[in-house]
Amino acid sequence: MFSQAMQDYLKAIYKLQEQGGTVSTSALAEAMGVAAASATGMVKKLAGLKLVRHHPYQGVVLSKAGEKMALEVIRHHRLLELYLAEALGYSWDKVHEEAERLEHVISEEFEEKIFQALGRPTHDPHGDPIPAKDATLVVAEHDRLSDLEPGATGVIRQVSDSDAEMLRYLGIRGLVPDAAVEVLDKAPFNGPLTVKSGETSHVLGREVASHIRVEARATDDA
Amino acid sequence: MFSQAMQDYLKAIYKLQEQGGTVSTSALAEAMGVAAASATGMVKKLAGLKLVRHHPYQGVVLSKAGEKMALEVIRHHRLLELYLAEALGYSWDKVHEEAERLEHVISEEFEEKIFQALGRPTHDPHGDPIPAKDATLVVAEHDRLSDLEPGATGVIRQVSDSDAEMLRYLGIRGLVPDAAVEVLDKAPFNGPLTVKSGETSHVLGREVASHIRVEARATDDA
DNA sequence: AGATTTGTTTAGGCTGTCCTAAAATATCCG
DNA sequence: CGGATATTTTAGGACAGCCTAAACAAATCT
Ligand SMILES: [Mn+2]
Ligand SMILES: [Mn+2]
Ligand SMILES: [Mn+2]
Ligand SMILES: [Mn+2]
Repeated sequence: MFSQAMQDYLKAIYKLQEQGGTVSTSALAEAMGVAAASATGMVKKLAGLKLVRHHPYQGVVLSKAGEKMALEVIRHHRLLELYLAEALGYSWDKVHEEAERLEHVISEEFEEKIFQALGRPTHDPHGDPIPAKDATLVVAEHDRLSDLEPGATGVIRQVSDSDAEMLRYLGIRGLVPDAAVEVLDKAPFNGPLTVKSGETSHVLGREVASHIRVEARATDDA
Repeated sequence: MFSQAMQDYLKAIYKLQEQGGTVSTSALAEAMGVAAASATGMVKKLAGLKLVRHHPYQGVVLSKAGEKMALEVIRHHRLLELYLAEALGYSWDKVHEEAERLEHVISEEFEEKIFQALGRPTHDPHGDPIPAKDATLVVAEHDRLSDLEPGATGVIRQVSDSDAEMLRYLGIRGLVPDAAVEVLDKAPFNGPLTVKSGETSHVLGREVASHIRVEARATDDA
């Protein structure tokens, strides 16, 4: 099988690729928290195994096989996150860390068992889609809450899971996937947004708002 | 923290110690599936960390700290085995392998969550006691089924979890912890035992019977 | 274009865990 | 007891994954 390190690199390449074509070694090194030279080394190894294509000094791209591996790991990760939240009562800001370690060691049987126990879910607690067993992933592009204009309404579909602190902040305020929101105000000069959710309204900085993806309802400015 | 390899060595030393005083490096190597030289190397490292005491050419013993570490890992292992069986519907012959990998990566929070979800259990699916959080272990010595004489009755308390094949064999026949058994016959020359459990009687070889621990009820030969 | 800055790769090392082969020690047995 | 045998340790290496420093290539600026 592939080592934990290799799995993590493939996952990181996948995520960087999502945000823009080929991936530079320095971006990869940054994401993995290692020196650039270490990333180059691993990339060469992965290229030898045909999991990525490496064009020296240009960047890396996952091969079909590499992408499949990456999605397999991501499937484990997201199923685990959901399982930890639903079955074990983890708060959604803690699931990521635990899933990060578990994703590499669970068997296919474990994966299948929790998949069934959860009722064949399609999204993790942060709204990210769970890749199917055949490494198929349905990506839905939603608007950043920070891009909506005052008056716009919609439903939160996804929240970036990169910052536990932020997740806690948003969780307390009920700003979680499936919550309905309405933009009341948007201050100029990159100022904060005032957002109503349920009966309460919240003032959110642009930065935070940009990490929330919303499915906008067509504004009826009748 | 301690590496996975170190944890596995400590656990192996613990189990070998249970069966008889100090542990030889070759026994340890055998248990770990590594060359004798590798075991010596790890023992020296563990000794440097005061987790074991090593008397060259004589053997190893766990220190108090080493025993604590070992029991911590064993607690993880047994809680996981029980959780996999109870919560995820694993068959009892498959839990060991999965727990073997998970035991090293779960957090203390995960441990606590499954401990509570299981209702603070005291024994794993094979009847082995689960060490308490403070690394306390209540060991109960029971008789081997193979040592009982015809007419003896009792309750199965523990089954060796070392052989998945055997667990499947016994599971099918209902010879699991808490099952009541009665020895009907014991053939001479290390021959098989005939054991009644429920309405059925089973013929078990000595080898298998020696892996089943029974709490004998006082025979009333009135 | 040529020079400088920035990003990437190569070279050489370190650590952890494993290996085989050789040396050291303990045990066993006549 | 003393030599043969079995066990254990030491020596020397491999491999994975990381590091820093130096060499190299690409992009950028003048
Ligand atoms: Mn899988
Ligand atoms: Mn997530
Ligand atoms: Mn623990
Ligand atoms: Mn067990």
